[in-house]
Amino acid sequence: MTSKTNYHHGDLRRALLSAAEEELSEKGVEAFSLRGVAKRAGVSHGAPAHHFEDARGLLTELAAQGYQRFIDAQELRQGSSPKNAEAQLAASGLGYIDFATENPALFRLMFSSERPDKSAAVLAKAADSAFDKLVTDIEHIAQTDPHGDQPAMTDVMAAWAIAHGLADLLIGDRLGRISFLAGMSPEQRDGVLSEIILRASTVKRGGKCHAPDS
Amino acid sequence: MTSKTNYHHGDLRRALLSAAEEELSEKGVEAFSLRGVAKRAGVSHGAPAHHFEDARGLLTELAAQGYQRFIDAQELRQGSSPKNAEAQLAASGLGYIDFATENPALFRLMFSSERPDKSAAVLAKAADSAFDKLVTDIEHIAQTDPHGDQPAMTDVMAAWAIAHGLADLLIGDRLGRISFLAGMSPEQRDGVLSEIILRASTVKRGGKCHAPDS
DNA sequence: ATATTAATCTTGACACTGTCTAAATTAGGT
DNA sequence: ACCTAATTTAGACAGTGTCAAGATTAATAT
Repeated sequence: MTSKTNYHHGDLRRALLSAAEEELSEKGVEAFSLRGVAKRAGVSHGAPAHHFEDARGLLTELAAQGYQRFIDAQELRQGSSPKNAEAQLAASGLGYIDFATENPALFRLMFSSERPDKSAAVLAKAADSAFDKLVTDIEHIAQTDPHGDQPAMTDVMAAWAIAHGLADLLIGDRLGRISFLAGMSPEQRDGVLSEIILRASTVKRGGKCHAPDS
Repeated sequence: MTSKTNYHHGDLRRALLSAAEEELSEKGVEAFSLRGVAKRAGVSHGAPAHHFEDARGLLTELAAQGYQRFIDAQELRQGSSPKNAEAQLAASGLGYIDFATENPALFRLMFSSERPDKSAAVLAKAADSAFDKLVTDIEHIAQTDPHGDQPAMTDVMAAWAIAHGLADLLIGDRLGRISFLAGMSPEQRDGVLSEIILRASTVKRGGKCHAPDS
């Protein structure tokens, strides 16, 4: 329903957001340009101001949307995984990594950039949802609410750190020197990653330990 | 030995590098400005071009230097830690985290930015040194050269990921909702972090496992 | 010593960026 | 049909990185 005339695009806010995502994934966070977004949307460079206070505002909104899709990616993996708590945690971690590798620039915007306004309500709320999801996953494994249970909360921290670390190193091409990864099928790769992810959770793992050497 | 006249600073290359580090830690990677660096060094905006091809070139050099100090931070921790392989690995991880929290912007430049030229020889070499150090640490634990030993190389990956994940989440203020960390002494915090770091390595850990739930 | 060359630094220009303001255009409510 | 409010354009401004041309100094050769 785009009118033939330039004025009153009708759905510019949405158009700007999707143009911004294009710009983001093509140029990366650091080369992201608001004027570039306007060009993509076929609109003048001043137009975005009426829908977003700032470039910062647009990026904040984009990051917030990202968190929803971030959760979706985790739940997608969990949907096609065994329903025991451990497999679900591993799946969540794989979804974390999926999201990062499929949307590296957006991931960087969400986790490694200071351009979005983390104190903005939309973004803070979205990020909290993602954190809450992780807490719930651990709660299912540890059978305790991590709030007020330090060992369980430590598991939250560890699980988050290992998934995040893997994801961030992968999109930074830092794992190139770990050669055996390259020649692997996706399933094999997921197997290795799952095994690593599960190392971080301490409960329900007695039988999986290696014997002490000798 | 700065001459009284403006011309021929004498040691401008070094001065630019240290001005650049100031600019970097004050403004962050994303707001880093080459003209700002020139101002800090008390020199005109065109001067840096004679010592660095680019803004990119300057940032590449800065990142490369960063890796040396990154290794130093790890070795500093290792120097004041028990000399068994496990404690040394934990210390290395704590040093990794020290470096990140003490130089967040530089850490971001090294690991999460596309501004430095990763294919430049200086930077690639420096980054390789850091990786090699990690491989050696794991070699001491696993008693095998991880090159050609997939389980040991998986340990490398896991150890790296967990330290990197913790560091990156910490400097991104992502662990604010893990409240018990806030009220801790540095030593207690290090204890928690060490414990998490060691979860990632699979060898020599038989005795440390929790019992499987009844 | 003096002249010539090379290195260093300054200055001004260019295209680009984000944001601000004023003007033009259109939509909606009366 | 009109008036108001919302939307978009267009132009200006200060800031950015980089390029080219000049000014200044250091190093070298004669």
